[in-house]
Amino acid sequence: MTDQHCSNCPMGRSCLPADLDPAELPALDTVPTRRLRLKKGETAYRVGDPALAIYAVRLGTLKSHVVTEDGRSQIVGFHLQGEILGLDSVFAPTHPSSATALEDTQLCVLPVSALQAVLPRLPTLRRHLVLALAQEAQHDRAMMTTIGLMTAEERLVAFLLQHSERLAARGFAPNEFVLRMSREEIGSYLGLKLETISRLFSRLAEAGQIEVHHRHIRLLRPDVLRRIYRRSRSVPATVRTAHHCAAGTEPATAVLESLTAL
Amino acid sequence: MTDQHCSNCPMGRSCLPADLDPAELPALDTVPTRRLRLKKGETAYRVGDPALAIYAVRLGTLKSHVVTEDGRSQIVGFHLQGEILGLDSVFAPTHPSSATALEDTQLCVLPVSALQAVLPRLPTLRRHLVLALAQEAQHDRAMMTTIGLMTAEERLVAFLLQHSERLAARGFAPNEFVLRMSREEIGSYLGLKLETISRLFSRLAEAGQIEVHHRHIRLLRPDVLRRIYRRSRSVPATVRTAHHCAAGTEPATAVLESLTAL
DNA sequence: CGGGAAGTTGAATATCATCAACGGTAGTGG
DNA sequence: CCACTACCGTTGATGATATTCAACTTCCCG
Repeated sequence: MTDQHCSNCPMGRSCLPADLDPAELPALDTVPTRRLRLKKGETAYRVGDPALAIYAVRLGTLKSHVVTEDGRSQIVGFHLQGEILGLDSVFAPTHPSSATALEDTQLCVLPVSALQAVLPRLPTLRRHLVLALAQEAQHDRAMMTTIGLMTAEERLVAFLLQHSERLAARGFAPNEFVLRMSREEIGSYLGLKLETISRLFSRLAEAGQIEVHHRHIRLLRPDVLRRIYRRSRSVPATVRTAHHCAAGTEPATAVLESLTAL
Repeated sequence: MTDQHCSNCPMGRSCLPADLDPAELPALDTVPTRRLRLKKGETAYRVGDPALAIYAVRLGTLKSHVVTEDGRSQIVGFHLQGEILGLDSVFAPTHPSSATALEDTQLCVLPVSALQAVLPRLPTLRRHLVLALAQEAQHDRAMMTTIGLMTAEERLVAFLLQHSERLAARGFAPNEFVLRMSREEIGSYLGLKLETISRLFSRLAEAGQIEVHHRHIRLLRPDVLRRIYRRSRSVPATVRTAHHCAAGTEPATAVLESLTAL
């Protein structure tokens, strides 16, 4: 829980500053970025906690999840290195979901009060956050149709491809990776049971489309997988990932601009 | 398609101005609100259309829906009188869904260009729109867990209660109403087939919890229904409806404020 | 090295989808 | 205004997909 600054952060540009105008770095450093270290299974916040900060994932992976009154639970999102956490509280006074580390994880805490003070001087940071918000909204919409419209196999394929793309955007190999989450967690995310996920992995492997060793996945026929995915998905991706959207490019959209305009 | 103004609109305060500071009405009237009349089945916009305007439902009901490449389709939202339409394009240059009238419908067109010009002088309108956006994001998140976590019966109960609440917020009877959508459309919205909806209506009626005559629904045991709903839902409602949130009340949230602040 | 969690696989089951037939309603045009 | 028709809705029988229950294996973590 040490106080540090983004410009001397060893993660360098893989995190928040990735999108920023270098000229704004000094201003970014005026935000006191408290570090939060979580061991596997620990939470950054829980449902109902007052939403006082948002978080940047410095290292590690987390899940956002909700629980019903009678104990059913669902994972509503996974958060990888460099992503923003806690934005689902933008429109609410308290966090609508809990955030739990899937492995040992380090977060940078961005207190809302500090953001409020500094965002006017950091247009590219604001842009980055708004983009992240856009992605989250789009993700929820996409998941809604993924769960509502797709078969179990299609859902798992969609999950693998999305995961692959997110890793690729961070510079990792797209066709070979180690999952940070259990079968149960994947199932919870996709509205399926862990046994179903296990069977589907076996089935896809037997069909020669993937290779599975525990949590180590290799996509052998990404083209075939992508065809399955494309047939069944509804909303073509429109919002670019933050990493693809360099500072100063086209405005998110006119509607958004008019809402956030002075 | 006549040009008119909000202050002499016969809908009066049931529509956009409901939340507004009366002092801002004259400024609101500088927005040219073109009228759009749709017959049942006609669309206000389709997937991929450039997002040039948002819409207020003056009269009638619409559905937002998406389609997959291989023809499956899902309804992602219904829009009642007084609600805002087209906000799902906030973060995208084109509409990610189509909007189709379920009955003869009248919309007020709010061109983005006009909004951009007038929003700085209409803080309560901007607030209204941002709240509408918040509700939509919350709705998508809730639907995601509704479809992922709930049984068919729970989903239908959730739908009926939500519908009831939305009608009540508009001053209609909460426990007796006429659905504007078919069984198939309800099913599409809930990730179920029309036969399943039909059977569930019959089953709930036989259990004495509702009364069904075609599309006329009466909730006989709203308390029982609400218990089913509460047990199975994950995210407690936090964002108030626009109608409940009078102008000048507490800020939406600190996070939001910091993002939209100058 | 031991114990517990995670994963796999099989068999039985449940839930919802599909296929099919039929009745009713509302909307259309004569 | 009535009759016709197309769509909507209901219900039953059958079937597919994913769940549940259960036994067993493997892998980590301590």
